[in-house]
Amino acid sequence: MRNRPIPEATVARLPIYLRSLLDMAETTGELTVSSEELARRAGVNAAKVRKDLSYLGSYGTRGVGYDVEYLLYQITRELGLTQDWPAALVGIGNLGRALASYKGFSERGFRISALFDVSDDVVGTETGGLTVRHLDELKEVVAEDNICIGIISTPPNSAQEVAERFVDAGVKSILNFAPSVVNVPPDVNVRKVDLSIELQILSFYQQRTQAIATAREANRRLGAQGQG
Amino acid sequence: MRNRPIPEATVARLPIYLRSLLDMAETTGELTVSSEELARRAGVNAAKVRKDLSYLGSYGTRGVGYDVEYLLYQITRELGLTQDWPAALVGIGNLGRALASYKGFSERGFRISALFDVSDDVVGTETGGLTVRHLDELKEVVAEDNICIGIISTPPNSAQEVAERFVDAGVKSILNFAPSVVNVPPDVNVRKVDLSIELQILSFYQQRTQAIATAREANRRLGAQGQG
DNA sequence: TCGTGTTTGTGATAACGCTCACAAGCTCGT
DNA sequence: ACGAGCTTGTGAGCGTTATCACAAACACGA
Ligand SMILES: NC(=O)c1ccc[n+]([C@@H]2O[C@H](COP(=O)([O-])OP(=O)(O)OC[C@H]3O[C@@H](n4cnc5c(N)ncnc54)[C@H](O)[C@@H]3O)[C@@H](O)[C@H]2O)c1
Ligand SMILES: NC(=O)c1ccc[n+]([C@@H]2O[C@H](COP(=O)([O-])OP(=O)(O)OC[C@H]3O[C@@H](n4cnc5c(N)ncnc54)[C@H](O)[C@@H]3O)[C@@H](O)[C@H]2O)c1
Repeated sequence: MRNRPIPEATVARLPIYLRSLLDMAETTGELTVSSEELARRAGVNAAKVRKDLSYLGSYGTRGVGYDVEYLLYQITRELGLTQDWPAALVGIGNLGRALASYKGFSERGFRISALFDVSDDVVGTETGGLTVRHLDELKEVVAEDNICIGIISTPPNSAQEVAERFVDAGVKSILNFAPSVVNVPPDVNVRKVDLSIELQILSFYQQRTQAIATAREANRRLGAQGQG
Repeated sequence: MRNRPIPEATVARLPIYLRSLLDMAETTGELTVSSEELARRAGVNAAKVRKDLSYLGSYGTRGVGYDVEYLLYQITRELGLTQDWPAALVGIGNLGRALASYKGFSERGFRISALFDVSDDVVGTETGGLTVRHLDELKEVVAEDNICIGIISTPPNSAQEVAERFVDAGVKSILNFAPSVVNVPPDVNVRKVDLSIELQILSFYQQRTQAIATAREANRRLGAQGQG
């Protein structure tokens, strides 16, 4: 079990456990946590928590639970967050500025170390303590600052181009905020954050339950009519 | 097949097809599209496209493909996007302001129709053509404007409270940008957008490939040593 | 030392999702 | 009318993920 590769679904939950544990460590004085409690805080099933954690190793104690600090360290290590990952942000518009000045990243092991844009209105301005550079400097700066992560917050029609620049510069991990599909070589990992898609998924389920409610209402009326 | 419930995984991809089709309709003059072509644009497998679309009905023509306009309409309808969904945004900070002034939502069937905050510094100010109101007015405004979707962009420690206000006001769909788990009744649908989690997942895979590279390097050196 | 109560770690199994492969069905040219 | 060439729609098989259920392991008090 120990040396099996960690399932993707588990990897996606480790950050949630990490956050729940950090929260616990700060607010409660508890030194240990049961899978039950961690599951409650993370909003998942307790068996899932145990199975997920078992992929990292047998870090729990039966009858007791998991040592909070030790588990924190293990998850941090597994996620590769013992070091700081320098990231570059391209596209310093409304969203880009919010990201650039966001303090939450550094608490979680990330540091936005360079900003890029192409517009003369933006290049040279300062945001979140960094001066915006021209996209043409990307490759150079990536090499200098050892940047590992690229973040795209340009309009969608520029996303593919920016992604290719990142790939060319040797960046292997890309987070894309633009609502467009970007194609990259198989050794590059792209994840997307798409607000509109999330809203559309909500819309689907919302509409579905409303449709059911409407149908039920219609039924009720028909029933009343039939009886009246 | 037709009346089976649509799998979650399919629902999550419908918005991507929708976008790809809109893009096609605008840029190319093609009236039809094959599953192959749509798959390429959406960045998925062609068989997956066909199976996904088959849940909506048999809207394709064998030997030809799918009628772009008709498919656009069907997906739009299925996602409930034939109507505009009014949304309320709570927490008008850096991220909230970017969201409030984002033009992309209205193109996709959403309209942010009210902004809320609790800070005196923010309440009463204007962003994206809307005046920020106090959170205490939430329930009233939700009823008046028939608001269906709640968006949370407050700090994480306020997210649960805001979610409960939304639930109390009758909102059944919530999008949460705060990095915290919110608990709601089972008839309420919460989705989260969490940038740090996405970065942490990237970190995991990045670190993994770097670790492999390092191990290979170490091996190479040991081999050289053994031979030298 | 032993029994009781608790909690982990993990096989087993069910549910879900992805991909393949191909028959069914369409268009079009002859 | 018919065959060639495409493309859809979907059953079947397989891999992944979720959940259950329980033996193994620990703490603690008598
Ligand atoms: N603002 C939001 O709340 C929001 C919400 C959801 C999605 N998005 C998406 O995020 C992206 C950015 O949104 P925004 O509101 O910040 O847009 P914006 O127009 O305010 O900013 C875009 C920035 O990208 C720069 N840019 C354009 N082409 C570029 C290129 N090739 N290389 C480098 N920089 C380039 C522009 O100069 C501009 O500064 C968009 O794709 C948008 O759809 C934004
Ligand atoms: N800014 C980013 O780029 C970014 C990135 C990732 C995640 N986030 C998350 O998004 C959320 C908002 O981030 P931000 O940078 O805009 O923060 P911010 O501090 O700039 O803004 C938060 C706003 O919420 C308001 N607020 C606080 N408590 C409230 C309450 N109970 N009800 C209503 N409003 C309340 C504050 O008055 C403030 O205006 C945070 O949870 C943050 O972690 C932000």
